[in-house]
Amino acid sequence: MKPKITLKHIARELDVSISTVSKALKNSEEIGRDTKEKVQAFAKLYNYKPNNIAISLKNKRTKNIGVIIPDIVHHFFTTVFRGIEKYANAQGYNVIVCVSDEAFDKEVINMEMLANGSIDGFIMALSGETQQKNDFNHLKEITEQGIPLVLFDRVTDEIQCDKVIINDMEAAFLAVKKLIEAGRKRIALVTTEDFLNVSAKRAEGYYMALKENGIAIDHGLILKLPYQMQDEIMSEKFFDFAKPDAVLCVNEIFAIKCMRIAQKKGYRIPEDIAFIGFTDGILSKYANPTLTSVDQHGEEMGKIAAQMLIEKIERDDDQEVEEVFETKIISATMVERDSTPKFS
Amino acid sequence: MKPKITLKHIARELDVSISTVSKALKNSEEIGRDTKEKVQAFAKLYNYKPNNIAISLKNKRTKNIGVIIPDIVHHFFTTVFRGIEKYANAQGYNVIVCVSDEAFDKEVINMEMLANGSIDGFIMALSGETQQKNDFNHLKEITEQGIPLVLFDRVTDEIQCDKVIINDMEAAFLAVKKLIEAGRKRIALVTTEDFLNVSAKRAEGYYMALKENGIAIDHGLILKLPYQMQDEIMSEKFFDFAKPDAVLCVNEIFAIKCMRIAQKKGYRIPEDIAFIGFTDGILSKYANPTLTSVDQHGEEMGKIAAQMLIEKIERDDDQEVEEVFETKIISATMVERDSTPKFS
DNA sequence: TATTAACACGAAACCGTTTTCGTAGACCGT
DNA sequence: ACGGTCTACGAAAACGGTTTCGTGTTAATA
Repeated sequence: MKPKITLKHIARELDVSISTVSKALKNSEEIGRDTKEKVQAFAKLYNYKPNNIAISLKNKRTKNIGVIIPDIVHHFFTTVFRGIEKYANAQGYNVIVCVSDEAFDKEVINMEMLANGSIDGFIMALSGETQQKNDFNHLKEITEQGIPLVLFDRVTDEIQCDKVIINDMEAAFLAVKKLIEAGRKRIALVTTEDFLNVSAKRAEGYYMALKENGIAIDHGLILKLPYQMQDEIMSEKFFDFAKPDAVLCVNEIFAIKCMRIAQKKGYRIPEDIAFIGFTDGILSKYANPTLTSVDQHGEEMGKIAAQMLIEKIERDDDQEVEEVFETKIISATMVERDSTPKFS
Repeated sequence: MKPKITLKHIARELDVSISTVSKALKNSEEIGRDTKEKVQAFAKLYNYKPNNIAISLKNKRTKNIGVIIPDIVHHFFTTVFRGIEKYANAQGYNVIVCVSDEAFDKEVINMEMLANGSIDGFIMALSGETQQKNDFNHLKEITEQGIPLVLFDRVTDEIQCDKVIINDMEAAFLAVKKLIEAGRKRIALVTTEDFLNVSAKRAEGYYMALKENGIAIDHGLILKLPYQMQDEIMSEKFFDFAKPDAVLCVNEIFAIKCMRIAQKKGYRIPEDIAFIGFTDGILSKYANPTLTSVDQHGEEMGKIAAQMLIEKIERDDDQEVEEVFETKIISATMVERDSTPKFS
């Protein structure tokens, strides 16, 4: 076993001072040719690499960014994560992930763990419980300490910070509009409970599209499912009573489940019922029939979040310009597949 | 903005020494009641939290573990990751993830970035390219430096370290055996190219089951697809020529794709063709028909990997017992669904 | 020859902790 | 009054770097 070598070791071995070694390795003008070469050769030979921790302590910069997401076994979040990781890595940053499990307490604990020097900034999507409780003190603390924060997807107006979201409302609006234009009359909405910010926005788009086309809102056509939905019966009844000819679902899983139920009941897709889901994930692509869905461009979202964060981190060092926060909006796009009739 | 407070600040403010503050906060016997109370009250008031980086430097322990996986938008890997993260977090560790993207160079670079003090140990699954090149010098370096390493799923015999895998061969063997017992004669195997360790093992189990049941191996029944398979044509032809009555696929996606093709060709599932996939992920559950598949128990795997790693990390501190490495084998189990006939 | 500038390097502070060791003062006993 | 023992605290080193500043040596200049 050969443990890591330090500046001190090199200095002792070569009979020079630590400062000289440090400077020689950074090719400082201050050091003579011979000494530099000697030191550099020695360092290469013993594969010297500076200790990240020591450097972090000195510069007060860790080159780590903290990512807190509600769930990791989740297509959208991992897609965003990939965007973050790619960009961050390219800029020399590492990513520390914590999973809040949709729980407020875990979110708080994780943030506190990381906020004590482990990271230079946060990227996060709020947990369901946090949105429900509407308690954002932990975020407030972070920003007050001057730690940069970027919120994505699951955001809140209560906190002043950079954000990146998609135009959920507009995307839902357009999806429903397409269905209306295709002649569908009884368009259902399958959504989660209201406290999830994004679901609310999507519902809003749904309402708007109906309204704009003079269709009355029929609450019998709206199904709210618990987030961890296993409730087959509820959905089955819904189909029997509502008899929709099109369904907009706020996520993939709901869409797939509903398609199964519709198929079981003998409806043809998309002739009798059309389906559109949100989140263009792996399920949409491989479903049978393949599912038309709204692509949230997760990777792009992650990349932009990382970009905004790193820019803020690196600007913080320089000077103290007064804070200005941005909210970037990514345009969702609809991926047409076989669960809808061909739109014009 | 109120920046982080340090021991030095408290010491200056309360007119005591830094050492006194440090000890007082740890409730040391050495410090008098009054002083302790004074210091603790002040610390609470200003929400003092020790700086992780400084502590890491001092103890030479970061309480971070590095996880390197080939892909993050991948059901199995994220499932393992969840297991790792849960256990690690419970033990006070944070997780730094790097994605190798199946590329050798990225794997090496990521390891080197993290190995310089950022983490106390690694958990990883080898990238495809690494397995192909059979070059494990980066792993060797790590272990020689005394950094604990746990390999999972995609492992190699070349490196002496802890490992956790599933009994791929046996699982494939049992799956094929079930198919044989159900009367299937022409059992196909759809796999990746050989260099992926796990695929090779699964193929081996397939061979063994055939052999044991006196069925000759028909290479016309074996289809090897490139890892990022988009090659519909290849698979279509395969079905026409091979005319299998059962198919074992080494992953979910292959299975779903093959099911689609079979359905398109008018086969009934499972009456005409049965399908079994590996990786019991979200696709298996929501496919149509639902897919019988081999559950690799990713979360359990991650938990065990984290357990082994942390144990090694914390034992390393204590004494220098001679190294002993374990390979834990997790039993895969088959989840029966609708793509296979009912097994007895 | 004396002055000075350039060169090449070392000492030391610093980042924020922890921890060992030393010691001033109070108190005890004789 | 003196030696000894606690008690309660501070000084300083250490972790592994970076960086500022000082300085001895040499060579160039007046």
